[in-house]
Amino acid sequence: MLRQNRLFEIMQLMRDGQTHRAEDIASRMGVTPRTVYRDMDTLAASGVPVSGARGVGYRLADVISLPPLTLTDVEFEALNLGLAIAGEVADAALKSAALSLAEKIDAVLPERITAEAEAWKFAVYPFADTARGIRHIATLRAAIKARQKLRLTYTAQSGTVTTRRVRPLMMEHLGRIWLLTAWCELRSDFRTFRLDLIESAEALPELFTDEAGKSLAEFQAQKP
Amino acid sequence: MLRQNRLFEIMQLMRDGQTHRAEDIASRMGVTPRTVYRDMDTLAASGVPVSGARGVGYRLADVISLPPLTLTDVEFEALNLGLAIAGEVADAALKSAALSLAEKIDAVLPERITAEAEAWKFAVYPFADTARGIRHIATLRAAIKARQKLRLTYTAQSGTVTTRRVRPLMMEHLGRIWLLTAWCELRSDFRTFRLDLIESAEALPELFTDEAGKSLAEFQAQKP
DNA sequence: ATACTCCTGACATTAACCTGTCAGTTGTCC
DNA sequence: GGACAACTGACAGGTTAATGTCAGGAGTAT
Repeated sequence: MLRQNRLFEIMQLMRDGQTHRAEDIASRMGVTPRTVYRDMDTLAASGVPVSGARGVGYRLADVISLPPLTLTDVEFEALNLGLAIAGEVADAALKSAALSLAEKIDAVLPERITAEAEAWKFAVYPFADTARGIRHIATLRAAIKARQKLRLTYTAQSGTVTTRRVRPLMMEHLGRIWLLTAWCELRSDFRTFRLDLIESAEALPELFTDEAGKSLAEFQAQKP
Repeated sequence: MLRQNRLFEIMQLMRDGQTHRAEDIASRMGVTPRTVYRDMDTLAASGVPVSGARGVGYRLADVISLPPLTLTDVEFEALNLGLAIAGEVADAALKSAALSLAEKIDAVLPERITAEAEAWKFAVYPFADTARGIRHIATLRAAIKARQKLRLTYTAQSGTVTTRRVRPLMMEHLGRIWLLTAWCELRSDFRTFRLDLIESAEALPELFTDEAGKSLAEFQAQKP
């Protein structure tokens, strides 16, 4: 077994977030624990957040590995711009992730390129206070991810204000308008809400699972 | 010399955009041309845009190399979010760069992770049509980069509309307001313009170089 | 057509990397 | 304190990767 392959397989094995003993990994990979210790050193040296506690075992934070990438100047600019924007407008978790990733990239680049990236930290786009629809994004994002029901206060274009309990399924854009697709319990049907017309979005304690007639797959199957 | 180091040095050597013969690179690196051919194969296989023409030599498009990176899930999310936003709001060059970089990343990731990244293409933030100050960003960005003078039509908060010829130096944000710092020829001094109050921004054919009293470094030196 | 330079395959040799073994140390958990 | 398991260094031997050499071919520019 090639070492590179083994390092990758060790990472896949440990993605479950559980603790793994070097002994068990070793027998799985057909090597000795000493080799596993070396592999862990190598993974850690290359930035993989793997940690080992004596008497306990090894644990790996959730990670995604990107192999070497080659970017054109303008791709690099897009990358820095995108991270700067995310660092400005996203919820707290995404903000700090964008910052930490930017730092990670800075750390691996030569000085000259880092200086160029630095310039973009002062030239990002004005979004946070002028984009009417974004104030609920963090809540919506979290609810979609967690499959958590929401209570929405929604102002239809006629001016009617309603309150809805929904299963949030997906966010998307249509041209320049941004939409939340959800299963709406008031209407017992799929509904698509414009984010700029949502007055409030409150996460409820109830979670949902896919249910006949109410899932995203079914919504998408009925589209023309 | 370690091969990895040599590959990196070959890329640095070729960053000048000139054509290089394998023979010259070889003697510089202390190897044979056959090894340089192999190195070029390896660089190309890893995505470096290097091309060789028989009878001519090798040439390299401008690139920035990122070594292997390890990202947490949420960093990966921030990356995809940032690229999706940049792909939505930036000028044509940055848009296509964001897209091509996203594709590059997709290409190197296992299927499962790619599917997660795909979901974000439908869940990005609404900025383009609601952010008052951004419509000139592309022009401003290009002018700063190219050191090109601009003609601005500016509405002061009093309502007075003026036309200015400026040397654009820097964009930045102050709290939630976005600003362009420039040397203004109407006032013969540095001025800072709010982007949301710029009516129009037109690039002029004149370029500028740093001139005593008018450069960004001097503006920053006079700040308290 | 000629000069030039990239291009590729094959093989023997060289260089670099990796592994298992062994011994000893250290920290966590109960 | 004892069981457990990570941790580290050193060395001999094994494995993999890389290189130079040689031969032959192909495309560009003049």
